[in-house]
Amino acid sequence: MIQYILLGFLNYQPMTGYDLKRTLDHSTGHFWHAYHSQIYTTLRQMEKDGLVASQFVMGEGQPDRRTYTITEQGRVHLTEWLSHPLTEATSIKEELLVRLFFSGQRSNESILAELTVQREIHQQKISEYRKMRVEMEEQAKNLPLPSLKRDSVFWMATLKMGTRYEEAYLEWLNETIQTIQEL
Amino acid sequence: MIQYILLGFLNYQPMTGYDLKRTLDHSTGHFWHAYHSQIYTTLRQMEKDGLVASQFVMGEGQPDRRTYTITEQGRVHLTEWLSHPLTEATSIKEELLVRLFFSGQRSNESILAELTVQREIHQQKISEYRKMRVEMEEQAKNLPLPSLKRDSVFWMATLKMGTRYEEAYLEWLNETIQTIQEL
DNA sequence: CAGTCCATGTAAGTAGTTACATGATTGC
DNA sequence: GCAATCATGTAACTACTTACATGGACTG
Repeated sequence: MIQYILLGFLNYQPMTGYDLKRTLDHSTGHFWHAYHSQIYTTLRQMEKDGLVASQFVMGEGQPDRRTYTITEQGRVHLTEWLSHPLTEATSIKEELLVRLFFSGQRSNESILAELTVQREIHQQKISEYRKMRVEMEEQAKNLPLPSLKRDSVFWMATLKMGTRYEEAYLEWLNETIQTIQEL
Repeated sequence: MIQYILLGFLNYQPMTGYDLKRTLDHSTGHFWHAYHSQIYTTLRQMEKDGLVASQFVMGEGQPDRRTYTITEQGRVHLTEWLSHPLTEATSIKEELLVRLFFSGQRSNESILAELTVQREIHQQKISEYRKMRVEMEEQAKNLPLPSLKRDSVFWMATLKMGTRYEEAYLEWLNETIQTIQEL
């Protein structure tokens, strides 16, 4: 999957592994995450496969940079992938739910403490996403390329899903905390 | 993670790999999934580590079965894990959002077709979970062991999160479908 | 002068997926 | 006779995480 994300971003403009890592953190962080080690190794592999090409620039004063550019083959690969629709639901892996499921022997205090910490974390995420949304709406008004206007609709849509998810999570946490307090 | 799930179930009663696979599919399917290959190999590893013990029974007529039992060390391991609360949010990996994020060059029809299929899938999940909920409430009334009454509260809570998630997803899909139709 | 940011990589390990492999019983 | 269910395993691969490793520039 990370391969398609990297291709997707390189399809907008050439970037280094470092740039890609930052971009990922700031724009797809709410639905996909990757460590820099995976990004660098995947880029190397993609270059071998002819999906991207790199050029190394020795920095004078600044650090050296290896800039990756998408190839024609890379564009085809990305377009091909996008043209085959997903026909399944992505499966969820939620550690907190695993823990809660098997919490029968734990004390209410222990569980409530954990859920309360989680509530803070998810509250934090909601306000992050709200901030991101405002920034994105601001950016959408004065885009460098008007061709990105359509793209920004989809970026916004994914952010909305992130927000909805966090809101649902928070509501559930509140409900569950209350249920346990009443036990 | 799968290791703790297996321990969690074996903490209720001895089971075979096959039983565990089915139990997982039916009760934790909405927040964790595993293939039988992973379950069998993990059980073997756990036996080496002394967390479970197995006994092999040649089936006469029926297939052979290897039944796993949790050890005292296994119980300690599980309890230990549960006692250290999660202090981070589990990161999300949603393939559909990746696809949508990079869909700027796709046609509206193509995207709408994909989202419509997803809507059906998630609608399906919601009705599955509603059915599971009714069954679970039924079971909770006449539990074999009254000691499981407390556990069933937590099982129900995880199912509620599953339902909330699917409902949020569905609402978002409807909103997004509408947005794209208006483009 | 300590911490953060910029910048790139490798190595080793864990987790998860897909494919291969087998074989009996039960129900339609 | 064919499909589904019961039942257990291995092999190969892909994906992801954690740790190790380096070093200059800028900021307070």
